[in-house]
Parts: sequence; structure tokens; C-alpha cells
Amino acid sequence: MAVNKKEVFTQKEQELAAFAKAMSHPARIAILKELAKRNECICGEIVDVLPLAQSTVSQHLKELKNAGLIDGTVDGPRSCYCINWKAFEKFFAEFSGLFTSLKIKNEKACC
Amino acid sequence: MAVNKKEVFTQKEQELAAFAKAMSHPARIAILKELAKRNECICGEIVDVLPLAQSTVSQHLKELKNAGLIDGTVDGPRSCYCINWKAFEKFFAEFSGLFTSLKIKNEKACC
DNA sequence: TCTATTAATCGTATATTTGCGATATAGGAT
DNA sequence: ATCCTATATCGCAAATATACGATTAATAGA
Repeated sequence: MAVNKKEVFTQKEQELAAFAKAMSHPARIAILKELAKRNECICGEIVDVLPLAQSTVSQHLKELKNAGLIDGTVDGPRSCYCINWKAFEKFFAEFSGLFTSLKIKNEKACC
Repeated sequence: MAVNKKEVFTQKEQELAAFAKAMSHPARIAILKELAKRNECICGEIVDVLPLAQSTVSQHLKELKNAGLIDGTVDGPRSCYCINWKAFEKFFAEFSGLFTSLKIKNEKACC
């Protein structure tokens, strides 16, 4: 029975996992690239660039937004998405921190 | 219907997503921490430390192994897991590279 | 040889993710 | 007011992930 056991882990572990999860689909990585490529926020073109249906892209955008990696403002007929650099950098810094702390703990080679 | 569309993205995007996916569960992050903590590879204790059933831990270990993040050698009754630092560093470097390239492309603030 | 121990694998139940078409919504243009 | 365009949301189907107990496999020790 797939009871969700995620809450038994530390807050930090959950945060890092959530960040990784947001990045865990090639479509979302492609979306982030597209968002970064354009300076202005005319973001409707993402649908044209990606080989996915409009509704699917919209869903991926929503997930990125829920994860806090991007901001989006609905503006009636069109909407505007862009990367939330502050949040993104924070997540990335945490992620780097994890990596570094793992390495420090493991100076001795093992296998 | 949920046809797997991952292959329409670039190799790199798929690799990065796969790495992120491996890190996208708090249990797997906790496992990596435990593996890093111990210098020797007596890794049966991971099951004791984590609040999960033995079979579940085994499954997470398998996924980390499939992703290439850890090595594991079965040794009869007990088995030995440890982080594959070479691969891990490679993945992390790629991930950092993505982050950096996103930032470079987006010097101008947008929203 | 028999038994205990350790860990992988199988089977199963449930939850979540992915994807799409259809529909709803919300402004802009005519 | 009516139509057009761009997006979000809904409903559904299929695939994957998560979790566990039971079983199997493999070896170490009595």
C-alpha cells in the first residue's frame, strides 16, 4: 500500500527531493532553457518549440511554478512566465551543499 | 494517452532529467547521506536507519544503482553499496553546467 | 547437513505522473 | 455584442513510482 512516507524524512531532504523532482523531466529542463533564452517574457512560444500538446506544456509549467522555480502571471489571453532566479539559486545552492557535504564525509575511498 | 515522449528531447536533457529523478525522493537522498557517512561498505545498516521496509530500501538502492550513482556488489548474504563518486561528480558537473548556462543566457532581468 | 541471516525479487495495492483532447475562461479585435 | 486567440483546467487513459509482505537465493556458521 503506497502510503506516502515522505514526511518521515527531514525538511531539508524533502526540499531537495522536491527540487530534483521539478527537474526530473526533460520537458521541464527544455522549458527552463527556453525561458532563459528569451529575455522578454513572451512565453507563449514555448508550446510551439516543444513537441508536446498545449495542455501538456501548461501542466509542466504549472509544476515548475508550484516548485517555485518559475513565476507566472496570467494576463488574460496570454500569460508570462519567467525563471525565479532567486529561488532557483537558493535551491541550487542547497543542492551543491548536499553534494559538498557528501564528499567531505567520504574522504576515504571505500569500494 | 501516456505514451513516453521522453525520447523526443535531447540526450543531455534526458541525462540530466534521469539524474534529477534519481535524487527526487527523500529516501534516496537519505540513503546517499548514509553511504557517505560510513567509510566502509557495511551497508546493511541502511535498512535499520531508514524508516522503511527492507524491500523498499532495496528497491531505492536498485534505482540509485541503475542511475549509476552508486555501485553495489553482492557478496552472498550481505551486499556492499557505495557512492560512485566518479559518476556522481560527472552528473553534478553537468547539472552545474546547465544552471550556469541558463544564467548566462539570462543576464537581463525579465519579470 | 541444517539453520540462521541478509538481501534481492515477486506479487500486489495504491498513488502519482504523463499525456492528450475537449472545454472553459479571459481579454482583444472587429 | 460577437468572434478570435491564447491558456488554463477538466476528464480520462496509460504508464510509472512507491510501499509492503512473502518468498527466494546465497552464504556463513553450528
